[in-house]
Amino acid sequence: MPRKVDHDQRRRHIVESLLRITGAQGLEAVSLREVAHEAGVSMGAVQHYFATKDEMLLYALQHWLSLSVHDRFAGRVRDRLAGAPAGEPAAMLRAIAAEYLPHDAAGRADALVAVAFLSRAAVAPALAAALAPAFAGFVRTLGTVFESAGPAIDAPAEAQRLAALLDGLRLPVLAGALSHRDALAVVDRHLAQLTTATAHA
Amino acid sequence: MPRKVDHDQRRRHIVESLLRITGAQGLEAVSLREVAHEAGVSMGAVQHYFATKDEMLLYALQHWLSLSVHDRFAGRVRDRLAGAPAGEPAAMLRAIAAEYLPHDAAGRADALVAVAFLSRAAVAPALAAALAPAFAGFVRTLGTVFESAGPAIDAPAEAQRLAALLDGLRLPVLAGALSHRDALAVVDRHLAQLTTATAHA
DNA sequence: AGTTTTGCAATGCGACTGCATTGTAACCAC
DNA sequence: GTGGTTACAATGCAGTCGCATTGCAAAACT
Repeated sequence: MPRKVDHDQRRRHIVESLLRITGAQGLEAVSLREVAHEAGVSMGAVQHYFATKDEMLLYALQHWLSLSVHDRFAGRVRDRLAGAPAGEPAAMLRAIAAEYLPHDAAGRADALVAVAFLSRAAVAPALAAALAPAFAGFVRTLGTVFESAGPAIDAPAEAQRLAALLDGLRLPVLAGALSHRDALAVVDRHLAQLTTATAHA
Repeated sequence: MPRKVDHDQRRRHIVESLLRITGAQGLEAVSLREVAHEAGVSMGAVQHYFATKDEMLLYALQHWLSLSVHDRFAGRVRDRLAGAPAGEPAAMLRAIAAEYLPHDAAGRADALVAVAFLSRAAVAPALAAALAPAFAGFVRTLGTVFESAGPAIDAPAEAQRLAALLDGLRLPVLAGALSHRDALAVVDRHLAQLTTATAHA
């Protein structure tokens, strides 16, 4: 066996360049040559690791989901909760929301990547299939937090509602039509009203 | 002056073809040739009416906003309310929501057009600028409905919250991850909880 | 009737697309 | 060192892209 290179690491390196381009200029700016250039490799190398562009896109999405969601997102939420009393559901949800809504350059890029793939998934079933479990997982995560808030709350339903709300807030924030602060205020109202309503239920 | 043709009508005819393509295959399937073919005209004709593709896209978005939102959407909501008691806020909001969430072929296409332009607006300021007032108008419309529900409700805030919720529900419905019925159930819960919470405020 | 202006159709251009092919250098097994 | 396999690099190719140019027919204006 020849030339020891870590196959998976190279693939990751390439799609991370792809994601960087997508996060800055959208998916329509992604071409094989552009990706190769951004990755600092030749086009032949890119083709060596990905047979087609679609395969590369799919791998990029999968990699982004694990990388962005599992690693970065969870870590940032944890950081945000560092000072708060552990296990407080409302604080956790707020932290998740604050992190979900883009507020810095990295968050903006991530959100841009998300909407780019989301909208393409609407016409590319392969991407939709890859995206579906990730979305379901996010809702489930929210659900477990709601569960810890007590049995008075319909956890699955509230998780779905909050997830939708966050998703709907993300784009206005991204477009600058809504500030991060204002969007978070909507979430705060939402969470506050939720506990009020259930307290009287 | 020569050759009597309705300039604006031709432009509309062309961008409607563009919107048909977008509603079926997304914005990335839109090219000058494809639009010309779909419109049943030559490429020269398309260029005669639009100097650049960007100009055509912008005009298409503006046309779609007036056509889809003002004409079709408002009309459909009115149809939905035909049998209901006039001026009942909850019923109106529910009708708007039911219509906003895609449930038939036309609604799906419209939603697809929306997400396509939305995601492109994230990297194309001209489109974002055209989209912003339309979104604000939708929120304002919701706001007036909430206002008619009585002073106990913070109308602007609730309008924003409902708009975000609907926006966040649209994509999962479009992707098939959520049925129209389930999504509407989320909205119903939302509206129900809203009146419950304010009743005790 | 002739001139001018508009509405296209046809064609072409350079850039770029994804993808295929070919060449070559590096590495390992023998 | 020879053969085989992997990792690329270079280049080519057919197709498509947005856009520019040109040409001509039809209709108003003079």
